[in-house]
Amino acid sequence: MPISWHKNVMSQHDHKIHEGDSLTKAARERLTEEGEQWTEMRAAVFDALASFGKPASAYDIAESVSITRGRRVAANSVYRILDLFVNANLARRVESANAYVANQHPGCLHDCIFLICDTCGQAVHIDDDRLTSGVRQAAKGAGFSAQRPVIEVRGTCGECTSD
Amino acid sequence: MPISWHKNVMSQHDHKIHEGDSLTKAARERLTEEGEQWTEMRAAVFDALASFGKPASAYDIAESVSITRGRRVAANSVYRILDLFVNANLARRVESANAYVANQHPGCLHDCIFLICDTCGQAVHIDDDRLTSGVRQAAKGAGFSAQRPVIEVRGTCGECTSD
DNA sequence: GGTATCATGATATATTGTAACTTCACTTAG
DNA sequence: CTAAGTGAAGTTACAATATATCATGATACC
Repeated sequence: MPISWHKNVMSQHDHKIHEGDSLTKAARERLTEEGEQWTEMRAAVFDALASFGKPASAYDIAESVSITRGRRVAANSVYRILDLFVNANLARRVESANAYVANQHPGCLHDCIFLICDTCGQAVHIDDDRLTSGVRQAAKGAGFSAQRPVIEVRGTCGECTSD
Repeated sequence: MPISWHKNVMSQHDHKIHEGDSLTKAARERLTEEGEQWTEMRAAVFDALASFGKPASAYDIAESVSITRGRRVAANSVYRILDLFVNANLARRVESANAYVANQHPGCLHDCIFLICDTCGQAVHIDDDRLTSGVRQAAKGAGFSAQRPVIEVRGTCGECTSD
């Protein structure tokens, strides 16, 4: 069961980063804790999402799942499941890309920061509680009660810069 | 000519905040500096955007302009103009709302932070160079060259909270 | 005035997202 | 065991957002 450890920028805490089966297992546990079922369909969607490697649109997922399951799956169903995942913290929506990524540590709740490469489409997820809490505070200072900070940086990743 | 002054959070510099005719004038100047024309159509789109009062979709603008100009304006024309505006820093795109807002100080280039109320749809724009540069630095630390930070906070504004 | 260039119009189509209702599988009370 | 209830997924339809292409009109510049 592959588990690696990831020390975040501020070292405020460490995370289990799950991969492959371990991630799927963590996701299933998380979802069932919420009182939701872990159906074959949901497993397939999560699998497609987790193995996609970069932010995937609902339609990307629908296509992928259609293939692996051998029959047509409507985008509509995928949306329902993705919404469920986002609410249960199994997945995140990348607003600036109209796409979704699997959350690699479904157990812990975070404001997160995405770096999205406009060249290769890859997204990396970083945690920096100092920054995110700064944003929340700034919002509060403006009389705003922050529910969901969206922090995404469009740019070019190291790989694509060096090419 | 109504001009007010806005001291930002970090007091790193002040902005002219333009309104009404003054804003339109500033926008026109900015666009012509870029070597672009200030046409009636563009003026009408800018006007609609600036007077909308909250983030407006391209289709909202198209409808509004259709009315004021007395004839059907297609969304695609509006998209073209909005793209132009965004590139020239006359407008900003609110990613998490698929919508646009007029930039109240077209003269100066900023990473900006939007607070979007999920209840009333209002968006307020704050500048906090400490935060935005923090985000850029974090991206840089991950080998990323940041082109365009997107920082948006979904939540509830003071008005809607007190109701 | 003629022509090159840019702005807009018109039309079509792609992509993303919701809604309403139906069907299916499973559970549980009777 | 059967019928009613429940939640998941399917089906269909459509709304909202976004882009592409080619035609037409306006403007600028010679």
